[in-house]
This record gives sequence, structure tokens and C-alpha cells, in this order.
Amino acid sequence: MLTGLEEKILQCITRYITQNGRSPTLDEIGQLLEIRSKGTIHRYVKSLIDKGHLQRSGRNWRGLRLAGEQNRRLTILPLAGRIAAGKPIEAISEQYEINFSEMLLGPGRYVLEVQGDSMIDAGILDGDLVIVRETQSADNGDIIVALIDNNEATLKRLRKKGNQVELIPDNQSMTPMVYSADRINIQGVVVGQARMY
Amino acid sequence: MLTGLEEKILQCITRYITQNGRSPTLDEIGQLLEIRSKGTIHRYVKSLIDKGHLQRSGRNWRGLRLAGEQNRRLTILPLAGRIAAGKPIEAISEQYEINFSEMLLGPGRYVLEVQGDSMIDAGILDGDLVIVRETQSADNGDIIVALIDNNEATLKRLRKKGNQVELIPDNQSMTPMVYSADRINIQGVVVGQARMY
DNA sequence: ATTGAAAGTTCTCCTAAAGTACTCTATTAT
DNA sequence: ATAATAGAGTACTTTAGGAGAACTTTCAAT
Repeated sequence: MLTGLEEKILQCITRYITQNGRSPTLDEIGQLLEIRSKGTIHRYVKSLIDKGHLQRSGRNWRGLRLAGEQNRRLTILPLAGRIAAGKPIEAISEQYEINFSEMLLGPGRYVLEVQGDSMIDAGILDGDLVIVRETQSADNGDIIVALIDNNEATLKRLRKKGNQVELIPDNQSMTPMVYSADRINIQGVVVGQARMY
Repeated sequence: MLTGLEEKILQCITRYITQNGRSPTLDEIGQLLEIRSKGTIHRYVKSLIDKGHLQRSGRNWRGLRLAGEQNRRLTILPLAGRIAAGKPIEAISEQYEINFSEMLLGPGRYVLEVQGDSMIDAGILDGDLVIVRETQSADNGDIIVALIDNNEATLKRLRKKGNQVELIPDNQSMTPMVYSADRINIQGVVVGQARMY
């Protein structure tokens, strides 16, 4: 069981690591928590290590690590709230976090850079990255990487119709194409999309 | 676990190699990092080699190579190629990788969930996540989180016009709004966007 | 093949910053 | 009253990072 201060310090360290990618020094913890004495901080950090919530890697400075499962938090960002036009940011209660590792770290994931506007109405623009999960099967409505006649690859939304397969571009100016099922090879389904500015 | 300088040197070498196709000399690293003593550089390059992040190929000059990137793999995915409607996937030469950590792990990053369609033409849809870097300043054309009259928060594209600030929705059905600069508070700029299916 | 400049290696010395180990004190709940 | 919690502070040890001298190795120009 953690005492109040231990709890505060652990939260502080977790937050610092997710934001800065490395652990804080004792003094930095002290500054954030407005505690002047690093001896005090050290005492509680030590007890957190003893209790198994933290690890010290070697004797380096900034060598604190979260123990156990919390290592994966590297790809977690704080979800600060929702933003809508014309309203204040709606703060999300408590510390809700958004974890990108599900999207990124599963097996068989790879990234494709999208060329062209065929999925523009789905918010997938020219130059965007899509994260694809390798699979041979997909459901209606999934956005898939399809290989046509073992020749052309394309990114489209899937609709199966009996023995036929419809590949639907999310772009009003383009028309769906229908193929017999044996001409289409599903290579993967899109599980995520990202863009960097 | 890398120390601050080790991290800096590793980044410096990585950048140099990607830009110039060969590794830098110790002195060049020193110049880039403003460290006069190549003995110091050598010490840390050596420890990076010992830790498995770098390799030395033979004893040539400029013989450094990047090695085991396990640490960074968390946010790195293979970039398999480009995909365009109607064409085979254009394989990307060599093993190019896409690193999400720049976008995700910088200081002061947080995530907002977008509500509404005001940025739909920029490919930011209702429900998308935007990764925001906290800052008070932004450039024209940046997508920013703006606080209006310390009251309403909104996600818009920025255009400064002298003493006035224009907040432009990327949505044809909505009109830009103009404010005097002192009513607008920039809270951050959007550095990334992501969507999970 | 020789040679000299450039690059890499090894070493010592130094300082500032960070971590550790204490003691002393105050507050609070049982 | 006592134990647990929390804070301040002092003294000490260890580590990170930097400078630079002296040395060896590599490589290209002669």
C-alpha cells in the first residue's frame, strides 16, 4: 500500500517519463512537488523501489524505470480532452490516456504511404501513412489493401456480394469497381492512419 | 539506458549518416555538438558501441554503423512502400522505416480528440486524434489550438494579418473568423494526426 | 616505399550535478 | 504515548561531462 506522498511521487515520475522520455532527477521531482529536500524525495523513491513499483537501472542519473507492465507506457500520451469548434476544451475526467502501441505494435503491422485521393472522403489524403495489419480476410466496410489479378495493388473499402467483390473508393468523383472474388487478393486491412505535420 | 550525451551523440550520428551516407568523424561530431575534446566524444562513442547501439566496421575512418535499435523499435514500423490506386505497391528501396517517436515523444505533447467537422478538408475528421505540441507561437498556415477570449477553444488554421488574427476552418461550408490579436491565445500547434479503426 | 596530415585511441585531471545516508523536527492518526 | 508520515537540511559518494596531452593507425600524395 502506498502512502500519499509515494503515490504522488510515482504519478509524477510516470508523467515525467511519458512526457520527456526519461526519468526525472530527484531535484526535478522536488521542484514539481514543491519539496525542497531531495533527501526526502530519495527516501520515498527508495521505498517505491523496495515495493517494486520502480526500478533503478544501474546507478545512472535519470536511471529510474517503471517496473513491470508500465514499461509499455512509452507510446502513451495523455489525452487532455475533447476540442470542438466554439467550445472550451472539455477536460476529460481523471488522467485518461491514449495508447498508440495497440495500433503500432501488433504482429504483422507495416506502413504504407498513400498516393492519390481515392480515399479522401475517409480522411485519408495523398501522402498519409496507413498502418496495415497483414491478413487474408476482411469484413464488409473494412478499408483493405487489395491485389487485383496479382498485379495492381489498391487501397479501397471492401464490400462482398456473394461471389463478387466490390472495391469502393471513398471519393465521390470515382466509381466502385466490381470483380469476381477469385481476382481479388486481400493483403491486409487498415488499422490506423497517421499524418505528421 | 543512455545518458543525455550518449543520446545526443547517437542522434547526431544517425542524422549525419542519413544525410551524408557515411558516418561522421569524431571531430565532426564535436563540431556539431560544440564539444572541443575528441577524447570526450570517443569515450561516449565507445560506450555506445559497448552498449550495442553502434558498430565499428573494421578500423576504417568513418567506419561507424548503426546497430541494434531495439530500444527505438517501439515506435518504428517498416515502411513497406507506396500504394496508389491501380498500381502495384511501389516497393521502397532498402529498408526504410517510419519512426513515430518524433511525433509522439517530444516534450509537451498531448492528444486531443476532435469533435466536429471544421477541419474536414484537411483530413481531420470528427473523432480523430490530434497530437499537439504546447507552444505560444505558431506560423501562418499551422493548425493550432486557439483559445478565444480565454473562453472558447477551437482547432483552426492560423493566418496572422498585422494586428489581426484569422482563424480559418478547412471546411468549405464554414467561414473564417477574424479577431484582434489580443483576443486569441495560442495553446499549441498540431504536429500529428491519427485515427484508429 | 615514404611521409605527413587526419583520424582514432588511451590516458589523466577536473568540475558540476546527481544520488545516498544520515539526523532533527513537525504533524497526525491510533 | 507511540508509530507512521512528511519535510528540512547537512555531509558524503558517485557519475556525467568536458579539456587536453600523448600516442597509434589510416590513407592519400608524392
